[in-house]
Amino acid sequence: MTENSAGQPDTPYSPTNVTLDAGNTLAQAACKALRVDIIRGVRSPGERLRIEKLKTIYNVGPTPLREALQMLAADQLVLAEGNRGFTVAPLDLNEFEDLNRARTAIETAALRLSIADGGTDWEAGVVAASYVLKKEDAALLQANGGVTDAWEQANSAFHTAIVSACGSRWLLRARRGLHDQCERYRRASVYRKRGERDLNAEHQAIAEAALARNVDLACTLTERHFALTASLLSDATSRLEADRKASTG
Amino acid sequence: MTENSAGQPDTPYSPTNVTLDAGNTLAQAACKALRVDIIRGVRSPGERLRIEKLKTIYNVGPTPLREALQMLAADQLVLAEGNRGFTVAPLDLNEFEDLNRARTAIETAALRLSIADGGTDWEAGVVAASYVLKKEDAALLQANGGVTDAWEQANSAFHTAIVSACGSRWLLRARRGLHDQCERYRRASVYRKRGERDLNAEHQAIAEAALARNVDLACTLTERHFALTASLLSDATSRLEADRKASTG
DNA sequence: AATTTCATTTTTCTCGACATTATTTATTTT
DNA sequence: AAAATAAATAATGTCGAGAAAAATGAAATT
Repeated sequence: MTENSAGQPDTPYSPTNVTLDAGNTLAQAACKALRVDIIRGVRSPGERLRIEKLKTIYNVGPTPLREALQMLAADQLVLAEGNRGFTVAPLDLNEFEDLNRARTAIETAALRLSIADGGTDWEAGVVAASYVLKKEDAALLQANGGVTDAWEQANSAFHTAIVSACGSRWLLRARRGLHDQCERYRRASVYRKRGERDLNAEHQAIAEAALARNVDLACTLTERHFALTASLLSDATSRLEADRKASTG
Repeated sequence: MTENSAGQPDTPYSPTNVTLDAGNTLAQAACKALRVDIIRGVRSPGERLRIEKLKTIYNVGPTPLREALQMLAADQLVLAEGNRGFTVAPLDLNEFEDLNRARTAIETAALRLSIADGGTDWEAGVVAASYVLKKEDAALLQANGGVTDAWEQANSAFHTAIVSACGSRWLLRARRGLHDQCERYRRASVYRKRGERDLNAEHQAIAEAALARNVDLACTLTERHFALTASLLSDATSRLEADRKASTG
């Protein structure tokens, strides 16, 4: 298997296989599988998504595939330029600044509402997710650089739990879209200076502030938390850009 | 032409015709046309969107139509239930509370950022949009109930101008999606107690607070502005529900 | 040598017909 | 009347042909 400049395998995962659960179509199933693959980097940023190729990979006909790609294009995970086919939305670190600003704004807005409205069940959810994440944060210190699947899930679950009581599914939806995008950047990058960061401490502090109903502190900590991630990602700029150019073919 | 219980024509507009400008496909063009029609109520909430019917209305084949509908489903303007076809997303006033909460949160978040970052060009944009809206607000007082096309455009342009300097296209995108949804509710409803409301005063106050860089005031006024609209929409609950049931067929 | 023009090739998109599958409606049976 | 079965209807998926657009490459021009 080929490797990139950081010594990480190019495709750590194999394509998600398309399975249609009851009550939805092949197009929706293909969309789901492709979404996961794009977020996890199985389909790498900038990659051309030719129908003929995808047909053989996912065992789905052209019609549901095109529909799936159009849905993903609506979510900005895929780029659909007229008459030029589909490509995985490229990662652009200028764009990321913009993206991170949006996600921070929405996350803190949801956080405010959630802390104001959250009941005991919310508190319990936060405590539980915090507990799971604590272990994954510790495990991440042992890992050699890359973000793992289990950590991503625990991290995502933790932040979701904290904002879950905001009382607006629409807000949570908007938030999810931005988080999916951010996850792509996280997974594509490698934490070079991870030693300088104590993720566990950050997460625990956020959880504590939220449970103490200290709105302003929780928001401030979250903002810093996201900003810190962003600055570490920026460190990986050159590598990302270099890899992109290298894989143009 | 048939009329609903408020004496408004059921379909005040005719279907937008699908025209493909350079650089995009029929599917995208159909999506754009359908989006406009759904937002304006040309295709009414809950309406079944059968491919065969749409083919004759929009003069587009089944393939691009399905793709367009899937895109709109991703934006929650269309409901795609597996193997049961497509329907225009219904209007639900419980849902609207949720929706309005999300839009208020995102709007005020963008507002904060915009007021902090906005330069002279931003100020000029706000002043200009405010001027245009002033006239439309006045014209609305003469109109008998329903929100007009021109007012919607001016209103949308005004609120967009105010948040335009927030520095995040992703945030503006999330915001637009929610505004499109809200516009559907506004247009579907009729302002019954419009006499009790001075829209122009509200808008001018928001503009003034923003230009004076009074962040908290601008946000508070915007929140009230949205909440007031929401409460007036709630008044129209019974009519909306009744019309929906009447048109089931 | 660089650029433009034109024709060729390739890719993408759209259409329509048909097969398959799921859902709804009608009928029969218990 | 309720449940089970069968027919009708509608939605989805597959395929292949053809149209339209973009990319490619060769020849002509500057």
